[in-house]
Parts: sequence; structure tokens; C-alpha cells
Amino acid sequence: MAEELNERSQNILEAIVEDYIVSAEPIGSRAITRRHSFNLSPASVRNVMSDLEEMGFLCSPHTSAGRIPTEKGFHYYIDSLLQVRDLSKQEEARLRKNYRFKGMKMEDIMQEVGRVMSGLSNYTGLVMAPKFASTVFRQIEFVRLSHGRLLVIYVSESGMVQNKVIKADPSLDQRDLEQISNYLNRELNGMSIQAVREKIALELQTERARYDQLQKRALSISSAALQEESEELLFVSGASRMLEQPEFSTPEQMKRIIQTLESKKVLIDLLDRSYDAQGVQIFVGSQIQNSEIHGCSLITAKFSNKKGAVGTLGVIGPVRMDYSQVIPIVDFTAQLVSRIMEREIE
Amino acid sequence: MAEELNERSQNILEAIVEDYIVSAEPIGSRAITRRHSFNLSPASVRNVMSDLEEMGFLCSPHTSAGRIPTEKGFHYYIDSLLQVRDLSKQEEARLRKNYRFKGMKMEDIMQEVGRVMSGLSNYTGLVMAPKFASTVFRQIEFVRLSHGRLLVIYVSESGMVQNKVIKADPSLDQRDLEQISNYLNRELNGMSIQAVREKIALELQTERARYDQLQKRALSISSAALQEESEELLFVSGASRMLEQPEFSTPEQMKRIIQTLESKKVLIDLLDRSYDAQGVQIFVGSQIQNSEIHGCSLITAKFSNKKGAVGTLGVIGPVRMDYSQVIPIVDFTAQLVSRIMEREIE
DNA sequence: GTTGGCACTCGACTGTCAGGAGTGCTAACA
DNA sequence: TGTTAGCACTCCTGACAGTCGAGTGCCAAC
Repeated sequence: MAEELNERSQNILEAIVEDYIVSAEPIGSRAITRRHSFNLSPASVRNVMSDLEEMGFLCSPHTSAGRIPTEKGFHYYIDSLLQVRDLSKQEEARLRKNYRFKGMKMEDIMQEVGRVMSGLSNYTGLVMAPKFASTVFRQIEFVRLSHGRLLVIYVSESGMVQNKVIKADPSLDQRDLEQISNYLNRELNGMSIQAVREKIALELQTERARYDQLQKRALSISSAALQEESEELLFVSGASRMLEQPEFSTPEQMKRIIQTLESKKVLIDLLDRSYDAQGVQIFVGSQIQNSEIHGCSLITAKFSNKKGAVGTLGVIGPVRMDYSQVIPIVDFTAQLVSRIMEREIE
Repeated sequence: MAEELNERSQNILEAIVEDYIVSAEPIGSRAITRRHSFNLSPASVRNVMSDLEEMGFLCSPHTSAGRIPTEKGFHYYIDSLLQVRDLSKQEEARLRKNYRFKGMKMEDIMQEVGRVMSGLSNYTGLVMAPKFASTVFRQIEFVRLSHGRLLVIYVSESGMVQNKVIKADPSLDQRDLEQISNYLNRELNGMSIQAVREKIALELQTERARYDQLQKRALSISSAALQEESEELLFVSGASRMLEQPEFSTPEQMKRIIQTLESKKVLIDLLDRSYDAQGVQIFVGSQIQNSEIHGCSLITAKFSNKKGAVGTLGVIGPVRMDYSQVIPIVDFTAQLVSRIMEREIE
């Protein structure tokens, strides 16, 4: 895969990719010589382009058009030609300034992050909030509602709140509930929700649960409330920016794109895939192994705090994406959100 | 405005509107006589159509095309020709069956309602959750987080949960918080959030607040947590269905529509407008007094429970909307959601 | 190895033309 | 007087041919 290219070929490939990123149109040999000063004639450039096409880095939509980079071309560009420099302090500060999180709760932060990422990159922002199961138990509260319903409120260590309505034994009074929540808050403190689930399942079967009424009730309530956890929270921002890309300009493509962005399931699967990886991940074109998404690239990064809550954010756009701009944005934002979640900064 | 039309004109107008609703194309005189048995020749129908055009109910896109209803034509159709019959028990049951709310919390219900309405109508569903300020205070809970932050959780009478992170005096310990929440739960019970706000503002200025430390702290915390309430929750479902309408088939229109649906602000303003009205409201075309929305009609209804929580739901689609189908869906859904919110049914 | 020249290709655009759907008008009919 | 058949007219649509320009590939000369 990592073929050798001489310097001239590299320069020309880079020029083509970069010109194509801004113009979205096939690049001809004359255009190259005009815009870049290689001290080469169009004819020489044509020879190189012909070689690059032979090697699969370029292709031409038809005989008398210019050339456009293939996915392989973009790969080579990203892996070997693009240097993503770290952001300077000024740039960081500039990015930082776009985000305002003061006094926001989790959902709002996620939404805001997506919005700003989309605005900065001019592509579509995706943010998947930390899965609740990955967080650490902090506290549980009960609120009795009418008609024998019980509102259960969990709070995670990092301040995420999740609530659920369950049917509960109507004989439970306020004092019972207080006892139960005290019991659970004592027993489950500091455990991951996942571990809590397992512990509950286990304890419900022990000998002690048979005669300890309080424990039994506590366990069965929290079991009911924890099962079938609500689906994952995905925020899509700036979907309409996708429609501004010339590669998706036909009505059919627009429909397809919007449908895909609307069916969050597909996107969640995508973001889940970078769940285990470290740092920024880049999926170019068909690397997004999903039949419903064509011609798109995805740049993602994980964010997390020390308390185990892990989410994913990213930017999706056409393969012809301005990687040099987007990669630092995604990288920096992920780090920023991680710090926000630690409340190291506000 | 409510001009008189003889029966024949009415029949023909009705036929044109209904044919146009399914075909989205100009209707010619022959097509009318073919599809409906008026025992009239195309030429006679032409005469009537000419009159209807004169009166402003129809217009022709160009000389040799058929005719399409104007907004005025749609109005006349909706007001005088369309009879929205109530749903039969079977139909209600069929609609009812689409909704599954079991064990869902507010946000999920709202989302689900939008999804199902969109699915049933084949247009785009809008649901605006009850404004928190319109609900009735039930309970307040505090959870201390790290770095001196305090998570405040409100629960409304109808089970809506709202939470907010505030900075709090680090000297407050668990016992203080319990006292404060007990105090607030006692004092504020049964009041609307709006009233709570006012009460707090008032009491903070009283003489007593000066020396009663507990009260003072309680008031200032709840004041901090209640101010600047999070924005309204709007759920848009099936935006892509808008793109399937032939009237919005050009890329430019698609972009505009999606941008509009994405900027929830515009939609919230729209839905807010039917906040005071009773029953189903219909806005045809330019009656949606919003420069960003052209060629759309909106059908909305309010839902509420006896505890004061009031939200709005509706369906938005092209002016050429199947009103006879959508109106009962919106009407029924609003009633259904009201009952759900009362927990009369599950 | 580089370059200018030249023939070739192909898409984009333009103009023309025939076909079809629908209208408006008029005159004839019941 | 209301209805209808006939007919001329309008205008959209799609097919087709021709032109233009951008770009390529190849070859011969430097």
C-alpha cells in the first residue's frame, strides 16, 4: 500500500488534492502549473499525472476532464503529505473562545459542542454522549408520582442525570423510600453502572435477599429501573451543511444524506467503532464500512474523564474534506470536552 | 372572503383540490371529467374552471397547463368542502396501537410522538414539550458533585425532570442540603414554577431573609438554579419526508427546508403561536407568517394535563397536504398525549 | 528528461423542431 | 340559455445536431 513516490510526484499529488479540496472539480495539468510554481510545463505534469493515475492515486471522470484524487490518493495525502501541526496557543485560545459551557448540564454541553464543531469546520458535527452504563454511580433518589408510579433519578459521579418512571409497590411510603435510597447509596457508591447491574442480579439470588425485606425491595426497584436503559444520546449538528457540498447536490443524494443523518442508529454504530481507539481516527470513503454512506469521510475522537464516562465526537463531510483544518479541531475539541467533564475548567 | 359557490363549482373545486393533493400536478379539464363522473364535457368544466380562476380559487402556471388551487382555493376547501369526520373506534384503536410509551420518560415520549405522527401522516412531525415554567413544583433534590458544584434536580408534578449544575458555597454539607431541600419542598409544594420564581424573588427581599440563614441559603440556591431556564425542547421527526414532496424537489428548496427545520428557533415561534388556542389549528401557506417558510401548511394542537403542563404538537408539510388525513391524526394524538400525561392510560 | 505542437475526445451549452397536453373561443345544438 | 364539439393557439418537453472549450495523449524536437 505504501508505495514510494518521488518528490515531484508527491508535490503534484499534493497540489491536486489541495486544489480539489477547494474546487471540487477535476484538476487539469495547466491549472496545476498556473496555480503552483513547479517550473514545469503542463506536458510534464501530464506525464506525472498519467503515472499517478496508473498507480491508482488519481482517476479521470472522462477522457477530456482533469483528474481527481481517488480514495487511495486521499489516503496517501493524509498519511504522507499532510502534516497536522499542533495548534498554537493563540489558535487554541481562538477555538476555545467559541465554546461557552457555563452552567450547562451534560445534554446542553453535548449539543453545544456539536454546534461549534460544525460551525468551525463547516461540516456536520456528531457528538455521542457518554453511555450511562460507562459512568460511575453517585447517588439515587426517588420521587413518588401519582397513580403508584415512582420516578427514579440516578446521578453519576460526573454529574450526568438519568431518570426513569417505574411502577412500584404502592405500599411503599416516603420513609421506606428514604431507607431504600440510603441503603443503595451506601452499597453502590463508586461502582460503575455496569457493575451495579451485575451486583444487583447477583444479590437478588442470595440467601439474604429472601428474608431481608428492605434489601429485597431496594434491589428489585433498582433492578427495574436500571434494566433496558434508554438508548444512546446522539447529537447531529449542521446537517444542512452537508447539502452545501457540490458532491451531494442532486436531490436524490440530498434525500439519502438527510435520511441517513436522521436515522441515528447508523451514526451511533459508526461512532461506536472508534470507541476503543486512542486519539483522532480518520475514516476515508469506503473505510466507513456502511452501505448507506457513500463519498463521506469521518473524523472522530474519544473524550472521557477519569471517572470512566466515555463519549465520542466527530465531524462528517465529503471525502474531499479539508483534513488539515478538521483534524486539529476534532482533536482539540475532544481534549477540551474531556477537561470540561473533569470540571478542570469551566 | 366567504364567497358563494354553486354546487357544481364546489364539486369541481373539490375534485381539483383532491386530485392535486395526490398528483401535485396541474389538473386539466379532461382529467377531471375522466376521473369524476359529473356528466359534463371538458368544455363545460373549462368554463367553470375559468370562473373559479377569475374568483381567485385557481390559477394556471402557464397558458396551456391545467389549473392548480390557490391558497384561497385550499382555504375554501378546508372551510367549506372538507368534512373531517371523527375517527371511528376502530380507527382510533389502530392509531393508538402505533404508540408505545411504556416506561418512557417525558423526552422519550415526545420523541416517540413525533416519530409516529410523522410516520402516520407521511409529513414532518413537530412536538414541543411542555415548558418547564408551566409545570407544577413537586420536589427538589441536591447532589453534591466534585469541585464545589451542586447538581439541582427539580421534579414537576407530572414527572418532568429538569436539572442544572450550579456553583455553591462549599461550606454547605450534606445535612445543610437536606434541611434546605426539606424547607423548599415544604414551602414550594404545589406551586407553578413561574410562581415559585416570583415567590423567591419576593422573599429574598423580606426582612426575615436577613437573619434566617437557612432560608436565605435555600432561596439563593434555588434562585440561582431556576434563573435562565434551559430553552424549550423541540423534537422534529421525519424531516426527510419534506424532501420527498415534489414541490420541494430542487436542491435550493431542499437546502432551505432543512436549514429551517434545523434552526429550531423558527419552529418554536411557530408552535408558540397556537399556544393559546383551543383544538386543532390550521395554517395554510402564507398564514404561516414567517419569511423562511414558503409553500408549507402547518396543523397543530395543544396538549396538556390538569397540572398545567402544556405543550404543542403538529405536522408540517406542503400546502398541498392531505388535510383530511392529517387533521384527525393531530387531533387524536394531542388528546392521547394529554391522557398519557395524566397517566390515565399507559 | 523536458517541452511545444497537434489531433482527438467529451461534456456543456445552444438552437431548432416536432409532439402533446391544455386552453379559449366560437358556433351549433337541445 | 346552458351545453358541447371543433379548432386554432400557446407553451412545455424531449430529442437531436452543432459548436465551443478544456483537457488529454502522443510524438517529435530540443
